[in-house]
Amino acid sequence: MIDKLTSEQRKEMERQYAVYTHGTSEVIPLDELKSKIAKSIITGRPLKVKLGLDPTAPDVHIGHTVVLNKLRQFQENGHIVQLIIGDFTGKIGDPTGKSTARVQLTDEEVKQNAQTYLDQFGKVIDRSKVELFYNAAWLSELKFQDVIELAGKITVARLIERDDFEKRISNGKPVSLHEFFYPLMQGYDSVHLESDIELGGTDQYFNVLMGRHLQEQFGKEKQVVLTMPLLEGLDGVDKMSKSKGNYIGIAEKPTEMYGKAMSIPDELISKYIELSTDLHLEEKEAIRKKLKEGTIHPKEAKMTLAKTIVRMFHGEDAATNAEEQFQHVFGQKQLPSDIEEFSWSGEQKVSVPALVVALGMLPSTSEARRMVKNGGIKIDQQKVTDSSAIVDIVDGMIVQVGKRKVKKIRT
RNA sequence: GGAGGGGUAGCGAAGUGGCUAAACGCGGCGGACUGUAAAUCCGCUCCCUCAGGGUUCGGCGGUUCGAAUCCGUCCCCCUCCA
Repeated sequence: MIDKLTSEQRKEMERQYAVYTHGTSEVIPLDELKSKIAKSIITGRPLKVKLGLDPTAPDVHIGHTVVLNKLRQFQENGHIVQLIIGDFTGKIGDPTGKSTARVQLTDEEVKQNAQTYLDQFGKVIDRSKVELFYNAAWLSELKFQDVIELAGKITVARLIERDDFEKRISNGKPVSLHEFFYPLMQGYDSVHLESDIELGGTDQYFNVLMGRHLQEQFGKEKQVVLTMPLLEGLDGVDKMSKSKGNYIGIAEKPTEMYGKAMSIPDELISKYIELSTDLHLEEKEAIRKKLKEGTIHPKEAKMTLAKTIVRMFHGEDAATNAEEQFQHVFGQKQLPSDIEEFSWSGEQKVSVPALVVALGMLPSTSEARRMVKNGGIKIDQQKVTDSSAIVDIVDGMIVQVGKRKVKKIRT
């Protein structure tokens, strides 16, 4: 295929190849990626680039953008993105491990989640070059016989190679049989859709390779697999995820985003800049170098990162503003200028715990009492020391809980 | 099918009749110090309007003045054998 290219086309192929491979964790196999690109150039048919999605957690965060950025690069060269909503697994439920009581999603909910994905993805990728699929459409059509046949295409030895299975088995933790089918189902999606390329985080390594294997078994052209590095969450320990709460959501408010970005551990600054920003390569490299040499204060680098992230999703002005707010609040320990207001309609005199709960800043008065005891509640910048203190509600009163939560009362 | 081990708070893990709302560690939260970083130190961490009360130790039932701890039964998990 490649040798049929004109030198012009060859150049174009090399150019795309360089773009796609940059920043990946692994590309399997490299040469097939080249021939896929070549084929597309010759035939004029766009490549089908697949990404599978869990139908449950529709809060898109910057961890997702690592993969999304890569998808966009494909789109920019005219290729098509296949987004697959894994609603089939949602339908059969997953009685595994922690997610014991996994909620069964209704069709309506699945659709809504898919819509949320699209809306939020739209900030990074081009929605007009996306095909959306629900895998229950074909998976629920398979007969038991088909499933057995599918299962015959893989050995148990291969399956238990997967590291999390291996780990659980050697730790004496249960692995249910149906879990073996998840990679099969995901792989079958690739067979059905005849995907050319599948993207995923490195944690998807096994699953995406399964797609390749199954396509071959079914006599189809094998997909090329691209895995992207995983972005650790704000805690710097676990991968960024909604369930861990260690994420920066792309729909969050500018000041939230900025603040969250500032709270990541120093060791992660370079990685965040590399994976989650749209800065130019040279710029990224320059910051990394300075950090390493110690010629830039980590805080400075982090501010650049924070500002960039805000800018990508909210624009230049919002980014500048978020930065100012941040310095104002945390640098000079001032109150932010745009405090959320709450119109008070309760009693004129209330106890501090009751007030804080009524404002929705803490879940229970017991919790609030504890917070007072720990010195975490301020009213009009004065630390509250008595947990049963009664305050007079005044228009414009400022209530603070911890370092981050602030509200202003309006009467 | 047989033998054995086990299910304790978000997680890990003590506790084997009252002194146990349940040690300890991790995580989480608040405070101090800072750069909303790390490290360190202090406090909080089942629920509830405080004193105090309420509900907990896989489920249900029982013994007892009193049970996470004893008995019955059911459910679930693990290991080895077949």
